[in-house]
Amino acid sequence: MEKLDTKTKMIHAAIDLFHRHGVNATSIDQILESSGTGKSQFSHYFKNKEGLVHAALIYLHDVIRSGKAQTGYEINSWKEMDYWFQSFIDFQRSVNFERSCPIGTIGNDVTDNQESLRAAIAEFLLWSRGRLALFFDERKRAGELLKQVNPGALADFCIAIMQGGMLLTKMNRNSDMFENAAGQAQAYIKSLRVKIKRKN
Amino acid sequence: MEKLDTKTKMIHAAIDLFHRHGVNATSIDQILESSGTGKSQFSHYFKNKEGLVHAALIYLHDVIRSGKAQTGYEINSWKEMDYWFQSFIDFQRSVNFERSCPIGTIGNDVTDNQESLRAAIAEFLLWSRGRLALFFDERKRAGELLKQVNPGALADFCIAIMQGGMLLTKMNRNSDMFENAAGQAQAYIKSLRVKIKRKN
DNA sequence: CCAAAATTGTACTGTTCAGTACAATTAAAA
DNA sequence: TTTTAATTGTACTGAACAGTACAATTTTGG
Repeated sequence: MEKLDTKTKMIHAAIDLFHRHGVNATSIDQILESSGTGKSQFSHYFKNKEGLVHAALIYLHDVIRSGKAQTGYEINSWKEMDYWFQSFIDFQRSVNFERSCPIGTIGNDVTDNQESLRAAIAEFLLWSRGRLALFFDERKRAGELLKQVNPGALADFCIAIMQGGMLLTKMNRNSDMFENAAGQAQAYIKSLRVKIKRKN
Repeated sequence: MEKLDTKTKMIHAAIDLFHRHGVNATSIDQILESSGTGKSQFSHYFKNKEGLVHAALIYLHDVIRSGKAQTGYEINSWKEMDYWFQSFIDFQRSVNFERSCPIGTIGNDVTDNQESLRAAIAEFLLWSRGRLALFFDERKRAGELLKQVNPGALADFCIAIMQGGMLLTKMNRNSDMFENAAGQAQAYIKSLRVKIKRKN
């Protein structure tokens, strides 16, 4: 357990509380209390609450991009692709199915006049789409996917299932619907693969 | 434009504001102002804010169940099934891609200790799943779907795509990812259909 | 018509909120 | 050391919040 600076402690607490209760149900005072910091530091490091939300989004994006998160986007095999869905279900199980996607939760709370927040989220979505599309594109170039496959559209498909599945899991307090949906998605992807050899 | 009673006016305003800004970013006073009602009526008709949220969920469920909503669950043909996805995209376009699913938005804002709200949402999800599963089951019994098809799982798959797609649309402020995801889902469903005659 | 019930208007309570003021302290630089 | 900058503690402001009190009014039913 390394010692964190004040700003990082605030961001950690904010991410946790945003994820548990949503952005609008989390007050700055709560974040300060749970991170053991004071209000003057907050004003020093962030312009306002929206500034902290933005910093939290950047931080989340960095954690995921650098591979430190439970769910990774370093997908290099069909096995890892299959595990991609499962890792989200595992993550939700670890928090008793009480939470959805940290970024999706923030995205749902963003309103019309918070364009910088929305843009930060859209940037993350574009990045994750790119990671998945890259994998599908590589497999296609390797001749493992049918010629008519659209890697970008397939990536969007996976992300929609994942976001929707996580929301359904939170609302149902169980992962049944998500698991069914992921199973169907995996079956679809399998059906797009070129069948030559009996290999994993 | 029929004259609405005070309670219904409050529920209408609440649904609109919850949908636009989320539950936690909407105050009772805002609801009262936009519905032209007073606080004493609010206390008279609802126990507290959670009571109004619950009433809004029941109302939404009724509107959808009775077929008065833009998106219907009366699916009786493959054409209507294809249109099911499209109707959500059309709905979001009509609000400038600024909003997600009304019920999903509320569901995202529900916290641990609001079990009655969560249960009301889960009930709606179960109903919508039942509607879709019924259609798939009927088609399967009619010999139009492959024997290995699981109607319930396919219904969950559609709902996950729809919920995730709507959230992505709101976050991206465009429906590109949703349309791609829906296209893939439709292709998958098509691949499960028994091919005998060249018919719609 | 009259009494009981349902509904509404106005004012208020105590709390929590985001954001600010400003002095005190610590750290860094010259 | 000295002085400049960075950081922190405490207290406060005005607004918004959920919820309540209670009297006034309207509607309903006998």
